[in-house]
Amino acid sequence: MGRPRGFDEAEVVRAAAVLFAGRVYDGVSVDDLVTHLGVHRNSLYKTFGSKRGLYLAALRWYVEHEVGVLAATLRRAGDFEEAARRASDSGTGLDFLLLAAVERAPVDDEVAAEVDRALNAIDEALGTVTAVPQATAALLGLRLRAKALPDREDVTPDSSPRR
Amino acid sequence: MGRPRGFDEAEVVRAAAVLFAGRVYDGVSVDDLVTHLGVHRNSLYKTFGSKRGLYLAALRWYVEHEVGVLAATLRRAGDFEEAARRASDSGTGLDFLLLAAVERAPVDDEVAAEVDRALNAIDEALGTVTAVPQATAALLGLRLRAKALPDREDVTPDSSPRR
DNA sequence: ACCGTTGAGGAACGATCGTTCTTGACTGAT
DNA sequence: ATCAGTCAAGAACGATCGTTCCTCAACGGT
Repeated sequence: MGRPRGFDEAEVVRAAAVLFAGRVYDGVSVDDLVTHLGVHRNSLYKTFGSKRGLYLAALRWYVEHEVGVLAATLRRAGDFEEAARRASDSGTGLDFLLLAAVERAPVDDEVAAEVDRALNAIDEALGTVTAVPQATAALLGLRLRAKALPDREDVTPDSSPRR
Repeated sequence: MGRPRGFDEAEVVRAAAVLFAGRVYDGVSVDDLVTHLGVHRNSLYKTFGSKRGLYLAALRWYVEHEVGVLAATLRRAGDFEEAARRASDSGTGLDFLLLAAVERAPVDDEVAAEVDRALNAIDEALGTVTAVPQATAALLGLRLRAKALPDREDVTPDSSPRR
């Protein structure tokens, strides 16, 4: 019964994760989501309840899939150096986690729980590889630094802030 | 000439740094600033030009003062362990830097420049203390983790998000 | 004593936010 | 063929955003 959906829910969640990995929660508007995700405003609220609901769904998908893949990759590294290199090469592999940890986890317990899961997964993966204590922290710090201060040869032509 | 100011500019900048260290840039409204800083809306725009102007002033004050103090503290530590402990004890000592690096530096070159200054200062301070490579990254990662996942015995009664 | 200048006070602006409502198109089952 | 139920399309809502404007009070210089 009813009209069939014109969008793939899993694909919407995945695309949302990409958006939320690139900008702060408040920096991604519902208009942005509607435009880039190929899902209608109404369907978004029907399916996920709210912007936060979609954010949580995206975060959970990310922790379950992307972080799992990253952890497997790290496990295959020989030492911390190589693990760090692999983590950098994974591109946006840690970005969603970074943003969620810094800006949402402190004010949203459910986000904090997902962040906890992700960090534990990385801890466990790195534990099999290196004896360096706080290896996960170092990995996060490295990615943070790379994001904040990329080699600024270009001037990032697009995607200016909204206000 | 003219009516004398009813606020202390340095004090306003310092208080703004505290606010911006606690919440995301978009999470601190101009209303919040006006209410908590004891400066009038008009004076804020007259003195700092914009919300971003005040943010930059606060960040510069923070990098120059708080980070400098933190660096001196770190230099007095015996090894990385102790440096990490001192950094944690410094409370909000790294929080503003964390937020600025993750959420503003990627989209604001002037913020990125200040973040660079701060990171270099910490690098230099830690270099005199430990041979651990990426010590600064590890320090940031540790603080990030502590912020995201504090020992959640209490439920943080106040300061809920605005929307 | 007056005037030029500056800050305080607070209303008001247009834009954008997240969310909801209204309308109509499409579907499977009766 | 009809009807209940779901989704698409997009206008519209009140709230809040950063910023500006207008008016008056408080000062220094003449």
